[in-house]
Amino acid sequence: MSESKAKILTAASELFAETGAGGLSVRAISGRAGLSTMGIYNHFNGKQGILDALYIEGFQLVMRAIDVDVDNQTPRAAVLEGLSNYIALAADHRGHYQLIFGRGDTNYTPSSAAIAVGAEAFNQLTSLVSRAIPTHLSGREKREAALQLWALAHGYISLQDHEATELIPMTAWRDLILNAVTLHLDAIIAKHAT
Amino acid sequence: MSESKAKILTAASELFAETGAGGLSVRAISGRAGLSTMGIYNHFNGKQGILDALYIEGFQLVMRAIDVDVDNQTPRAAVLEGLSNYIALAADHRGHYQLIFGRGDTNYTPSSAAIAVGAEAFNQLTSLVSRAIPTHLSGREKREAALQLWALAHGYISLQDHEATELIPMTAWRDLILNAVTLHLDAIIAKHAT
DNA sequence: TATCAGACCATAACACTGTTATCAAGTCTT
DNA sequence: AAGACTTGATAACAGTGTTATGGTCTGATA
Repeated sequence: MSESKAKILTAASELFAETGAGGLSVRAISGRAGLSTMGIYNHFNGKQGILDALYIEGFQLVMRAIDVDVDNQTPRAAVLEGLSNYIALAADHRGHYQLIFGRGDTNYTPSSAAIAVGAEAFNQLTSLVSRAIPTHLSGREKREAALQLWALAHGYISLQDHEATELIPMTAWRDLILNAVTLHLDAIIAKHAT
Repeated sequence: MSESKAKILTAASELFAETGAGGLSVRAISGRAGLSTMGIYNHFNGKQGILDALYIEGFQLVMRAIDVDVDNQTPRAAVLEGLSNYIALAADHRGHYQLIFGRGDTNYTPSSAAIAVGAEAFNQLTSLVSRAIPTHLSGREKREAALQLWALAHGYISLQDHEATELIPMTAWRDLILNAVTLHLDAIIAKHAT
């Protein structure tokens, strides 16, 4: 990676963290990187390439968050720790989280390479959840269980920063989410334990 | 409401349904309505006003979807019917659904009047869910239960049209969501029944 | 060594976007 | 009748992503 390319990437990351995806313009990025606008097109595929890089970065953060220790604790505890990390990630990297879930830039659709990283993250989540549910279940059922927990956590995070719920007194969102996830995970386990 | 204002609104709604929020430009709307660009600013508050109108329309659709018959069926069945309608709404009005959840236009934040409609919809959902859980619970607990079900349904819908999960073989999303919601609702009921 | 291909960079322009300034009619009230 | 307000259009401004074009500089090849 050339020096200019690295400069562009750090400039884009900084701007992204400061202003969110809304403040990301090719002129702002190239200006901060000390290049002309064309630098974005020489080193990346225009704005598409910049957003793809940040999108991939976002899902890599997800994978890192749910990469928990599965040997020194129960599978159930491991799943809860992973989801707890996931919630923390969404709060600490709001820009990335919004980007990988379609908020961010309206006219952006991730490239197939970027999508593949997203699918990889989901597969990793599935394998984590698989450890906590009975082993005799099929792959489809394990994927469905993983999807349920993911949907619950993501739904909460999505509602959390929605304008309509900010009016409503809700303290300690983090605990709320973890309680709901725990309740649901135990329901899944109980359902298949019979 | 003047004739021109109505023309603008229908033009905006049609364009919105056809192209989504991305294709909504003030020139495209005014052109279809047979007016100049300034018509949007004379009759609405610019693009902000257009999006506010559609945002409010979206939450009114939500309220209509969860306004189910609560007298001729069990509370549990009523809640499930409401959520089933909610899922159908998200599929039938993708544009509206994306708009009220922050996808749509990046540089749009709903006005306080629009947000109030969203909060009203959430309150309505809360009162519906309240019927299905024990009556001795506090208002806070009822809101939390409603939030859990809403988060689960919305999370599923959000994941459903995510690029990464479209690669994954998942048939009959609607049934998947309803199964998960039913599982969770029963878990909530069981938790407080002791 | 000379030449040619390709990478890198900048200036300028194009086609969009939302918004504002300005002005011309029409309408309604005082 | 006159002034205020609404409704209309034309034009411009600042911003966006993208493309065309040309210049330099490096490195490989004949």
